[in-house]
Amino acid sequence: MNSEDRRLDVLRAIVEDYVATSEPVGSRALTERHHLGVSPATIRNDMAALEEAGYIVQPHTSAGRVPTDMGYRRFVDRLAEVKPLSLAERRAISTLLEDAVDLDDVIDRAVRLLAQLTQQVAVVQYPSLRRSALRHVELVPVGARHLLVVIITTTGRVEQRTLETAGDLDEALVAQLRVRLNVAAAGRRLAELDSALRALPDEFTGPGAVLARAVVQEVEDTLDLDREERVVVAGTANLARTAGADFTRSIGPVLEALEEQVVLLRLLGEMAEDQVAVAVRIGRETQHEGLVEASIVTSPYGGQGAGIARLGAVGPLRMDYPGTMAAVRAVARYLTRILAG
Amino acid sequence: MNSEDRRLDVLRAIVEDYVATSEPVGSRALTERHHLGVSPATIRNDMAALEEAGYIVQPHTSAGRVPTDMGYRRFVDRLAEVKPLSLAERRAISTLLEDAVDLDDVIDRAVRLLAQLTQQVAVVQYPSLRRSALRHVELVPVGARHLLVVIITTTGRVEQRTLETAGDLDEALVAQLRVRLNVAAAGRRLAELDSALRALPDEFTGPGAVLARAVVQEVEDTLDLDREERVVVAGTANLARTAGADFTRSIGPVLEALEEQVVLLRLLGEMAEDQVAVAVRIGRETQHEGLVEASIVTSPYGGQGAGIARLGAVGPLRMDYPGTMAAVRAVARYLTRILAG
DNA sequence: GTTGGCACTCTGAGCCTGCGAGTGCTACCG
DNA sequence: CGGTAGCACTCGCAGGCTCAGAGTGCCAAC
Repeated sequence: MNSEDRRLDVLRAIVEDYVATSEPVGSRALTERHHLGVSPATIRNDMAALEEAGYIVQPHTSAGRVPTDMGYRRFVDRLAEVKPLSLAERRAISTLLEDAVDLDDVIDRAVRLLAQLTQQVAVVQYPSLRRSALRHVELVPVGARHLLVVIITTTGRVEQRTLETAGDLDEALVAQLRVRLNVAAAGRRLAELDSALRALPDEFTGPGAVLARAVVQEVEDTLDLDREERVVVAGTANLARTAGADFTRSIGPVLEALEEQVVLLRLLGEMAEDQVAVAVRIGRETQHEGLVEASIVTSPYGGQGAGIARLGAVGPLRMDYPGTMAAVRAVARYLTRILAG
Repeated sequence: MNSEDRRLDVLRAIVEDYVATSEPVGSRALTERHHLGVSPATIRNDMAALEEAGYIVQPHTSAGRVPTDMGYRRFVDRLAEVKPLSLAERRAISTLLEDAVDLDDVIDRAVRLLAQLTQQVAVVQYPSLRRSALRHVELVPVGARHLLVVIITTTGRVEQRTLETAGDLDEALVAQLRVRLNVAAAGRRLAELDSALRALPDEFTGPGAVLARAVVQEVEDTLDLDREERVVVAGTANLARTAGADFTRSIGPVLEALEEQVVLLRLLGEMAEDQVAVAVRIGRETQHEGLVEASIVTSPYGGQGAGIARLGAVGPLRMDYPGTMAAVRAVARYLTRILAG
């Protein structure tokens, strides 16, 4: 066996043992738990080399080694393949998700399920509007001077806004506007909406034009890319379980990050650019202060007409990466299938 | 001064000091920090009596006293009045909430605000549908065999469900059904809907009756009291701050309870029966395993046409009750005002 | 390149001890 | 009879100390 290969095997063994026991792992323990075919002394030499290369560190002089962020990264990159879930697990995912009654319910079930499977914090982003198309816009007068604008997308998502009008509403005008709006906008991707709607107000005159402009503005505002996206979170209690061991300070910063939609959305957005099926960010790679002691594993889901978004799991650096990656991938696949059906 | 009164003053002082320092408070410290007008020896006698009565305990023989659940309860019940917030705080609440664009936004802002003000976990229940009225039902054909049912209430809340139809949809029939449905249902309280809608399908014949029955069923299902309610949570990171001191085991059970809508809804429902402006549940009074080391302070908000619901704050037993109660009450009032306007 | 041996380092558990906070009791005072 | 002062007593906790055990690095030998 190539000695370079063995070193990576040693790294793999260290990561696995450390993940399992959460204690620094020494050379003797390694030879006992894995059959590497060499003696502890040899392992020690390899460990010295791995430490030199920055993959592992010792917390103090006479302790075993612990993987660094870089070590985990190497470990993850070197995983040949993600092991599949058991048949029973896959079946459970499938039936659970199929029983959902609407989009909200699907997402809710998916996020809980993922938290359960990974024993970590699960996050699921709502299907993005950016790639989905508009199905219908509904205008509902509310009292004399308020207009409720309801926007329905091909993903079954519904957004609403209330609009205060300058003058009293004319029912006939509203009806006309509704028709024109739907003719102009229905079936359009949201990204194209801007140009499709721009000319619309010009078709009306006087108060009609004012109203039309206001409604168009409102539709665009509602679909504004910043506001369109939402992430739901579940399983935060899983963080508390290993709190002392895995988070030196407190889980506070992690909880804060998870509550900030903006942070999660940025992170998910960045991970979308990785162009791999299951993306992983480890420790500082998250580029977020509160998440330096955490890792996140995500996968895209959806696609086709259903819009595209990501879901994933957040946990400690010392995470079961293969298992988490498998679960994330599996839930993403089933969710994609459900949304397409 | 009556000696019974003094004992309660002593209790109050113990609670205040313990909340401030999180350390058991002794007789000497009490006389120094509060001007009770008596010597430590007298305090000791009072403490012995308070301990006898079950209001306080000592963690171990030679330590100060700590309030029991019962002690906190007595303390809270005896608070003559809730101190108001500062003008600046009230103004901040007011302007923050007024800038909200829709119901979701109002609730979102309110829950974050409350978490911020109390430095605890804030919970806000969506305005209940039970007392609100139906404003409009919209039917939107989606493809040939799916019908999207959108239900809009007077509180501005929007619920939706997708319905799969037996045969292909007839646009004219849908339009007719929409009109009839709105005539029959609009303005009705949700509790009365059942009787208002029951006769509706009989007005139609053949496939129309089938469709009408399905739609009515769907409307009723959607508004089914179990599904109608939702609670949003913010500020969980505040739990982590004092984790070690205030939660002997871990904050895990608390986080679990907060993620379970069912638990929160039951608790809020029970607290609604207390018939007081600001209700408090302390430790075991929550009747929930995971919350034995937590307290919750809630207040109703809304009312009139806006539906009625509760909001509140969850924190450790060792909580600033007066401050939390003031903040909860203030946010409830402003929220009520915003929703009515 | 691998291995066995060995001296060395360092942490963490366990034990001890003295300090200080806080109590309860008793005798005394107004 | 309630309040006070003094005092002996209890007990947790911080700090210091030791010791065993785990783990390392290095060196000489294979």
